Amino acid sequence: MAPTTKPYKETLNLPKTGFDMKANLTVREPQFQDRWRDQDLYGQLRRARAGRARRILHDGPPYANGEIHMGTLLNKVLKDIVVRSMSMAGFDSPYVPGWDCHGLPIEHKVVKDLGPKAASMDHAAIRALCQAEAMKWVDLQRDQFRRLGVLGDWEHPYLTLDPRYEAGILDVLADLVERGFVHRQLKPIHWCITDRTALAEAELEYQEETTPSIYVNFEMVTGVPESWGEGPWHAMIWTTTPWTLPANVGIAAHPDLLYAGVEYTEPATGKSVRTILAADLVTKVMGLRKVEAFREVGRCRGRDLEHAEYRHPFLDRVSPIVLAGYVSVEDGTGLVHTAPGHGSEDYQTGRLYQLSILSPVDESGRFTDQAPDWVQGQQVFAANPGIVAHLKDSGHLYHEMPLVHSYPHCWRCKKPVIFRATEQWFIAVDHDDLRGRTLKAIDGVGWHPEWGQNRIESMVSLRPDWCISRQRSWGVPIPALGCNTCRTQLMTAATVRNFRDLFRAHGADVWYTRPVEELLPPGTSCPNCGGNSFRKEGDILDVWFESGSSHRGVLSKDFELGYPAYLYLEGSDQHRGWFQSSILTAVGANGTAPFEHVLTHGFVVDDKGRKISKSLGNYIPAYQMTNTYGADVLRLYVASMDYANDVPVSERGIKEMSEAYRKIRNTFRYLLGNLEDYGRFDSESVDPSNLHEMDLWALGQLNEVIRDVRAAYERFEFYRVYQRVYQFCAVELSSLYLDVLKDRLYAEAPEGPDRRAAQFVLARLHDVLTRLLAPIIPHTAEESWDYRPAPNGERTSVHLAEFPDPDPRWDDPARASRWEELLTMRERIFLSLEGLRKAKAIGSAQEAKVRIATATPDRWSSDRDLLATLCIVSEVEVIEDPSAAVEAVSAERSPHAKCERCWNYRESVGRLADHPALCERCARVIEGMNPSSAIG
RNA sequence: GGGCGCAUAGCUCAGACGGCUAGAGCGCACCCCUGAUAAGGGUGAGGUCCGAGGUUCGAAUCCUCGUGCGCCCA
Repeated sequence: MAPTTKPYKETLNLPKTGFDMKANLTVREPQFQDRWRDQDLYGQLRRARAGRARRILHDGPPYANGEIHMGTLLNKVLKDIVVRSMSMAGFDSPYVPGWDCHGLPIEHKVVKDLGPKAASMDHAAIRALCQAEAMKWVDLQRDQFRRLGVLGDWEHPYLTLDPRYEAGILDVLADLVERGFVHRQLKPIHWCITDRTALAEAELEYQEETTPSIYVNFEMVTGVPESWGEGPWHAMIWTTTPWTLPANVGIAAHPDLLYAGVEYTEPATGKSVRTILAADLVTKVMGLRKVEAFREVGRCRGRDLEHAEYRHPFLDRVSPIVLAGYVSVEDGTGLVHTAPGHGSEDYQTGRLYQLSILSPVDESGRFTDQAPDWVQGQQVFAANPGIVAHLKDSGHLYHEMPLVHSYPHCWRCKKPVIFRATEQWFIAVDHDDLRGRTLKAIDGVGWHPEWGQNRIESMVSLRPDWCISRQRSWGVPIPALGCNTCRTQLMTAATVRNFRDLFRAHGADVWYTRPVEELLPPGTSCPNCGGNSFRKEGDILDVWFESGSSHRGVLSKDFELGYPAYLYLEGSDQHRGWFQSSILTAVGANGTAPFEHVLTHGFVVDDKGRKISKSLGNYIPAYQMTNTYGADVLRLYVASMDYANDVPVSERGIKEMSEAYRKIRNTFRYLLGNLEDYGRFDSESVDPSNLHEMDLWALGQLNEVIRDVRAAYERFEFYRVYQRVYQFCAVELSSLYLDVLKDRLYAEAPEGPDRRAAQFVLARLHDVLTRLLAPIIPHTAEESWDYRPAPNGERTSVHLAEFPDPDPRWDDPARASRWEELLTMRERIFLSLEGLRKAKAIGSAQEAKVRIATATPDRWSSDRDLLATLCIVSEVEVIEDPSAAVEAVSAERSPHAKCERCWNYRESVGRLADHPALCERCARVIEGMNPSSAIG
C-alpha cells in the first residue's frame, strides 16, 4: 500500500494568510491612521504628485460647534473619496480642511453659560471665551474626521478666526468697497428695547402675547373704481401693532384677490361709511360689530387698486396701495398696513415700491421727534392705547378687540421685542451689474446635478441686496469709523486695507483692545467734514461673508491652493449659502467664479424618507456608529448611495452594509490566501500561453471593471463604483471564477504552470481591486495592500499608488460573447443538478455527471471539459441526438470512484497501484512533491 | 403659500432613441457543502414601475393634474 503517512489534505495547497476574516475595524482603523500620520502619508502624497496637473477640492468649512452628525459625515466622506480618487487618477489634489469659527451659536452658548456676568464683560473677554469654545470643537471634530479616515492637511487647517484668514476677509471687503459695492442703508431688525440690542432670529423665543387688534379706515384719495360712485371711500386695514402706524407708508393688497366696495351704517354714529376690504371677509368683518345694514357697491381685483392713494389717518401724508403676494384672507381685512421700518415683509415690499423706511423709535423703544408730538417720548407698547384712542376720536377706528397670538420675545430678558429700522452695511447686488455678471459666471460653471444651475440662478436673480453687518461680538469687525464731528461712517478701501494689515499682524482682537488713535494712520480725516476724531463702530461681518471669502484666504493667499478651485462640494442648501456668498464676493472682487464645478448632495433622512429631527427621535449618532461598525463600513455605505438625492440612513442599513463589507473583505482574503507563496515569483515570468480559457475571460472581465469604475469615479458616481465592484466580487468572482479555480489552486502542483497561471490572475485581481476600492475603504485597502505578494517585501502605501489601467492584451469581444452561451448552459446544468439534489442522488456537484444531448454535438464537444470545470462536475458528456430540437441537459450520479485527494469522481481512480485512492492527476502531483514515497 | 428636486422588488441600484414576459446584487425562504468555515455554492419567491387622466399601434420612459417626501424661501 502507499506509504504516505500524512493525510491527503495536507498535500493540498489550501489558502493561508494573515489577512484576518474578522475585520475588527474599530481596533485596526486607528492603527492605520496612526501609521499614516507617523509616516506623513499626506506629505508623501504631495511630493509624489508634485508637478502634476492640479485639481483642488476646496473644503466648505463646517461650523465649529457640536459633534459631527450623519450629514457632516456624508459630506466629509464624499469629499475624501473625491480627493483620494483624483489623487489616484494622477492629479495633484491637496486637501486643506477648514472650519467656520465665528458666529452667533458659539457666542450665544458662551453668553448663556456666563449668565448675568456677561453684561459686565467687554468684547475682548467674551471673544476670548468664544475662541476657546470654537477651538474645543475644532479639535474634537478634527479627531472625528480623522477617525473616518479622511486624508488631508489636518495640522494646517484653515480657520476663519486665523489672523491670516481674517486678513483675507478684509482684503475682499476692501476690493468691494473700492469698486463701490458697499453702502449703508436702513433695514428693520429685531430689537430688544430692554437690553437695547439687536437680536438674531435664533435669539427669539415665541410666546403667547395679548395685543390690541384694530380695524382702521384710511381715507382714499384716488384710484377707487368710478363705477362705485361718490365717496368718500376708505380702505380698511387691520393691525396688531398700532404703534407702527406712524411709520405707515403703504397698504398692501394681493393682486389676485377680489376686493369689495362696501357701504355700511356705522352703529355708533348712524352715519353711512364706504370702505374697501377683501370680498371674502365682508360678512366676517361686518359681523364683528354686528353691522347688518351693509351692501356691496362693487368689486375689483387687488391689482386694479395698485397705485391708488390714501391719506394717513393722523399724519399729513398720502401713500399708495401696493401689491404683495403674502397678503391673505386668513385674518384681518385683506389689506395690510405696511410700515417698511417695522416689518420684514413690509421692508421687502417697501424696497420694491421705493417707499420710505420710517422708524421714529429710539434704542429704548421710545418715539422720537420724528413721531407725532402726542406720542413723542412714549414707549411703543405703552403708546398703543393712546394711538387707538386717537383713531377712535378722529373716527378712523372701525373696531378694536384684544388678540392672543404668538409673538417674539427676547431670549435673555423674556420681554417682547420690536422691529426697528437701523442703518446696516449692504452689498449692492445691482451696482456695476454684479447680479448680471454673477449670472454669467454661473453659466460658465459645471453644476452637478444640472438643475443646480437653475436653482442658484433663480435665487441670484431674485435676491435683495446683501446685508453684511451684524450687531454681535464674535466675528470679524467691520472696520468702519464713526466721525465724531459729523456722525457719518468712514470706510474706504484704504482704511479697510489698513485694518487688513493690522488684523494679519495681531488678529482681529486689536479692534477691541487698542484705542482707535493707535490703529489709524496719521492724518486720517473725514471725507465728509474733514474732522479727525473717530470712534470704532461696533458691527461685525455676516459669517457668510467670512466663509464666502475663502477663495481669497485659502485659494489665492496664504494656503496658495490655486484659484479657481476645480470643485466645491456641499449639500444642496448651499445654493443659497456658501456657493452664493462665494461667487458673489469672487465676481465682485475678482470678476470670476471661484469654482469650475459645483457638486451637491442631498440630505440625510431616515429609512422612511423623513428628515432627521429630535421630535421624530430618528437621530443616528455618527461618531458612535463609526466606533461600532467601523469607518470603512460607513464609507462604503456613503459610497453606495446616489447622493444627488436624499440619503436614507438607518442602523439597519448600516448593519446590512457590514454584510456587504464582509463579502468584499472575504474576496480579498481568498485572493491573499492563495497568493501566500506567490511573492517569490516574478509575475512577468508567467507565460501568457499557460493561461487557461477562463483566466483570459476573467482578465477580460476585469478590464471592463477597470473602465467602468474609473469612468464612474471621474463622474463622481461612487454608487456605480460600489455596484460594479461589489457585483463583480459576488457574481463573476465568488460564485464563478474563484469557486471554479479551487481545484487548480488546491490540487495542482504548487509551482506548476497551471497553478501559477491562476495565481497570476489572482494577483492582478487583488492589485486592481485593492486600488479601485482604496478611495472608498482606505483602511481595508491598506491592510490588503500590506499582505500583497511583493517581491522585496517593500511596504509602501496603496494610497500613493495610481489607479490601474486596463490591459489590452485581455480584451477579446469574441470571447465575451462565447462566454454568454457557456454561462447560459451552466445555468441549465445547475438546474438539472438541483433536481438530482432534491432526489437525494447527489450532494456536491462533483458527484455528478452531466449529459448534453444535441443535434449539433460539434458545438459543445470542444467545450466539454471547460463546462465540466465551470460547473465543478466530474464529467460532461455530449451525445448526438438528431431528434433534439434544442439541447437536452440531464445529470446523473457519476459511475466513477471518488479521488480521496481532490474529491473528483474519475475513471482513473484505483488504476494506479501505488495510489489506489487517487486520480491520475493527484498521483502525479504527489509523486512530484514527495519523490521518496515511490520507494516505500 | 412659492421656487427647485425626488418617487422602479424589503434594501441599494440598472432600465440611450417610447418597443420582448421590467433586470442585477443584497436580504429573505428552501437545499447542498464542510478543503474561503462567524466562510462557500445552488434553487426559488418578491414589482398596480407613487396615483389619476392624456398623447401613441404601443408608456416605467413623453404631457397634464394630483399625492408623499426633501431642500430653500415666505
